[in-house]
Amino acid sequence: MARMKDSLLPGRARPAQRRDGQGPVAGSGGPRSAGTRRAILAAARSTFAARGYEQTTIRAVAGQAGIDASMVMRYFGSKAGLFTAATTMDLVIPDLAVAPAARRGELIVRHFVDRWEDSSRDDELIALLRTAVTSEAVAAQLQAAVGQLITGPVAALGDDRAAERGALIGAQLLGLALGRYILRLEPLASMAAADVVAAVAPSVQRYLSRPPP
Amino acid sequence: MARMKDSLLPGRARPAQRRDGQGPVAGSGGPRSAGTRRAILAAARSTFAARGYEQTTIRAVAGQAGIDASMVMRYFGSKAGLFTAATTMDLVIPDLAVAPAARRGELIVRHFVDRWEDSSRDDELIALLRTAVTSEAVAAQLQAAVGQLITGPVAALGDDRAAERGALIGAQLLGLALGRYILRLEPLASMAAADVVAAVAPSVQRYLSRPPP
DNA sequence: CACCGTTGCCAACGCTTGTTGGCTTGAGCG
DNA sequence: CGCTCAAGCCAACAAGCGTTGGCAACGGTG
Repeated sequence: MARMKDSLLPGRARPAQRRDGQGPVAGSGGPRSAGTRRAILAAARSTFAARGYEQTTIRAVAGQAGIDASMVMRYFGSKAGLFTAATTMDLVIPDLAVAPAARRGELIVRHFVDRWEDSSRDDELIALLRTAVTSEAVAAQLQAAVGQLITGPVAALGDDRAAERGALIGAQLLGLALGRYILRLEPLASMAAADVVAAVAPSVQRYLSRPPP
Repeated sequence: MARMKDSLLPGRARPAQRRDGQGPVAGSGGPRSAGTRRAILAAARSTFAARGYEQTTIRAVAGQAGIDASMVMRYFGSKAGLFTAATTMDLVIPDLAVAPAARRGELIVRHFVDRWEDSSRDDELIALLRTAVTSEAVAAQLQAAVGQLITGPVAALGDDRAAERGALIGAQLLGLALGRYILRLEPLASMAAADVVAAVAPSVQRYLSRPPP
C-alpha cells in the first residue's frame, strides 16, 4: 500500500488494522496508554494548527510528543486518522433564546471570540481552518460545524431563512478568525477582544434580523 | 542544492541562474517564448487555485501546459518563483470618492464580488488565499493587498481610524470569499451575486461609518 | 520462573517531489 | 552545407514522506 499521495480525501477509510484479528483497532479509540495518547494529540493539535496539514509531518508530531513516529501510526492508524482525532471539536452550542432579540448578535460573537481567545482550545479551529482550505473532506467538516454551531441555533429560534442567515454569519465569523488569528491583519490582530466583539456584533445582529431581499 | 522542504519562505532568493553568465535570468521575466510562458502561467494559476500550493506539483502544471516539468524550471527557476509569477495581482483599486458616502459600502462589495465572479480572474485570489493560510510569506502578500485595495482607498477619504476600518472590512470580505468560493457554504455559494452584494454591503457600510468605540 | 501482551524504538521500503544536466530537434544564417 | 542557439524532452538524483515489520524491554499473571 504505502504512500498514496496522502490526500486526506475519503476512500482511505481504515487502512491500518493489524493483520491479527484481535487487539484494539488503532484508528478510532484504542486505549493503548492514556498519557501517551494525550501527549500525541496535544502535539498534533499544536502542529497542525501552526503549520497546516501537509507541512505537518508525523515525525515532527512524534518528536514533540517525545516518542517515535511509528508509535503515532500504531495509535492512530494514519496521518489522516490522527488529524481526525485531533480536530473533533467538542461543540458548545450557544443558546440564543436566553438573550433578548436585540443582543443575540453580540452573544454569538462573544461566544466565539471568547472561545478562540482561549489559546489552549482555539488550536482546533485554526487547524481545521488551515486544512479545510485545501481539503474537500475537511471543508465538509467545517460546513457541518457552521451548520450545527450557527445555523442550528438560528433555526431553533423559529426563523425561516435560517440557512441564509447562518451562512452569512458563518462567513463573517470565519473571516474574523482568518484575519485575526491566521493572516494577522493589523490592527485587527492586536485589538482587545471586547473591542472586536463591539465592532463585529452589529453586523451579525443585522444578518440575524434583516428582512429578506 | 536539491529539495529543501520547499517552504516558499524567504531566503531562497534566486537559486536558478544558469551557470553560463549570459542568457536571460529565468526567475523574473525571461522572454523565452511568450506563448509557452503564458500557457505555463495559466496552468499554474488554475492548479494553484484548485489544489493549493503544496498539493500542486510542477509535473502537473507542466502536463496541463503540454510541456515537460523541466521547462517550468527553466522558465521560472523554482516552484516558489512560479507561484510568485502566477499570483502577482493587477490591482484595480476602487475609487470611493465617486460614490455618495451612503453607498460606498455597496461600491466596495460590488467591486470585489464582480471581480471574483469573473472566474478567469478570481483564480489569483483563490490561489493566494489557499496558500496564505499556510505560508507566512504569502500571508504578508495578502496583508499588503488588503492594505492597498481596502485600507488605502478608505484612508484616501481622509478618515482617521482607516486602518481599523480597513482590517474589519478586509476580514468581512475575506470571509465572504472563503465561504462562497472555497468552503462553499450553502446557500451562500449559490446565491445570485446581486443578492450577496445586497446582504453584505450594509455591514461594510457600517464598518466605514461607525463611530469609534 | 515461564508466558504473554503492551509499549516502544530502529531500520527499512516504496513512492513522490523539486530539481538538474545532458541530449535531440529544428530554425536562422553565413 | 555547416554552425549556432533556443526550445524541448528524458532520465536521473537526493531528499523527505507515510508507512511497515521486526525486535528489545517491561510488567503482570499462571
